[in-house]
Amino acid sequence: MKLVNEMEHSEIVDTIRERVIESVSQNMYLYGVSPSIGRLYGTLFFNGKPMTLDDMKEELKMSKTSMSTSVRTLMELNMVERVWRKGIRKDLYEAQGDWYQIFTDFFSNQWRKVTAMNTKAVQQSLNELTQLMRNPELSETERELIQADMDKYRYIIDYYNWLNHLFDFLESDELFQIVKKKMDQGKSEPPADLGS
Amino acid sequence: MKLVNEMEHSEIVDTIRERVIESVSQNMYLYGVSPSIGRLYGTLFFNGKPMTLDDMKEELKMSKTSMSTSVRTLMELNMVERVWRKGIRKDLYEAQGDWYQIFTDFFSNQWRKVTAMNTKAVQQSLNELTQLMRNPELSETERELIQADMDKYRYIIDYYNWLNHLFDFLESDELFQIVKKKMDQGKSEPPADLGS
DNA sequence: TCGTTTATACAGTTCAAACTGTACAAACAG
DNA sequence: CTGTTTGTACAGTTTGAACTGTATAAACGA
Repeated sequence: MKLVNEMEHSEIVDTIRERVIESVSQNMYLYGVSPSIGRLYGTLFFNGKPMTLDDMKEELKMSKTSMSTSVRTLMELNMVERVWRKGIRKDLYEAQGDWYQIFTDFFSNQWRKVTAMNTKAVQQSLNELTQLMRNPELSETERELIQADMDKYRYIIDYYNWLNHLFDFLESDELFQIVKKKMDQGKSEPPADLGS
Repeated sequence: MKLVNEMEHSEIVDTIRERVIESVSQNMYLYGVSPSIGRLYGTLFFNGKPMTLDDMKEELKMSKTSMSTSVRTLMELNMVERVWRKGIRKDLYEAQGDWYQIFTDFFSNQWRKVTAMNTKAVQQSLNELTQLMRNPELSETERELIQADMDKYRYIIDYYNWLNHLFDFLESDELFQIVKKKMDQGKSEPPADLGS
């Protein structure tokens, strides 16, 4: 009496799939999203076909409002796209399946926003200190104190500048290829042509 | 009557500094830490000298317990180090000042943990489906369904593998140098030797 | 040994994020 | 135009994270 026969095959596949979805979603907090939103992305990713808000609500047993807001969040992160199918009035959503693209977009959207804002604030502060340094009444110890801060501000600006160039590199597809090449080099086999 | 004279110079410097700390801390949520913890890091970074829990408590007007737990969080992220000074009984903490290192460590610590756990879960699922595919009773449509999931699992494993190689690259210092070089190329001036 | 100082464990409180149900607005069918 | 369907704004509730004060453990000095 094999247990496997007592359960529908599709049920087994579903159980396995849910474990993966859970795993993916639990760790999607690195993208700054809640586990529920992660689970929604996983569901969309494995469903293959686009889903309506009602499909999601049904699948995850959650409110339609939650589905609406969650899917918006995912769209802002470029992880989900709205698609159109003729004859269907409801909005349809589909998972963006290219995880390399998602990774890249994340840095472009979130990190660049941060570096831009911070650079601006630090640059502003640097200007103000430069202005202050023109004051001839400053004692030598005061000058040194201000200089220490200015050095730090310059360091921060350099750092954010470096980050932005890293993101350029990441987006350029060049980095993708270099890492791919390094993966192949890591293998012990010579790069024999084994067909696509 | 110049306003600048009505305020101590050090006060002005402090005000400017606080703006920068606020800016840095507000955006440190990308590392998954709360604004308060970010502010603590910023305070330590600009203070230069190591601080005790009581110093921090005084500076940020928060409870000593918060300082204790926050500083632990920062240490786990390799953003703060405990240091020793002879003659001082209290624990001293100092900001890790190398932001490139912090960036790199973040991926090593957080992202690698995630990729390792997920890869394991997905590999397990892949094995189970492989096992299931041996069942001769499966219909053709069932096989196709399972195959679709298996393809996705393989894709995920490839992706995490690629990420890990990217992190290797990042840690190797090689990527750091390449991006540095690209920054210089971006400048319009030829690479004339302008001294250190 | 005892008294003192410092860091943290723990329980309680506060506050913000996540989620739900309802009520409304926009789009469409007739 | 009226009735229907779909998505979202909003208010209320629940849950968990952040923070505090107190109590305790660990380290040290005498």
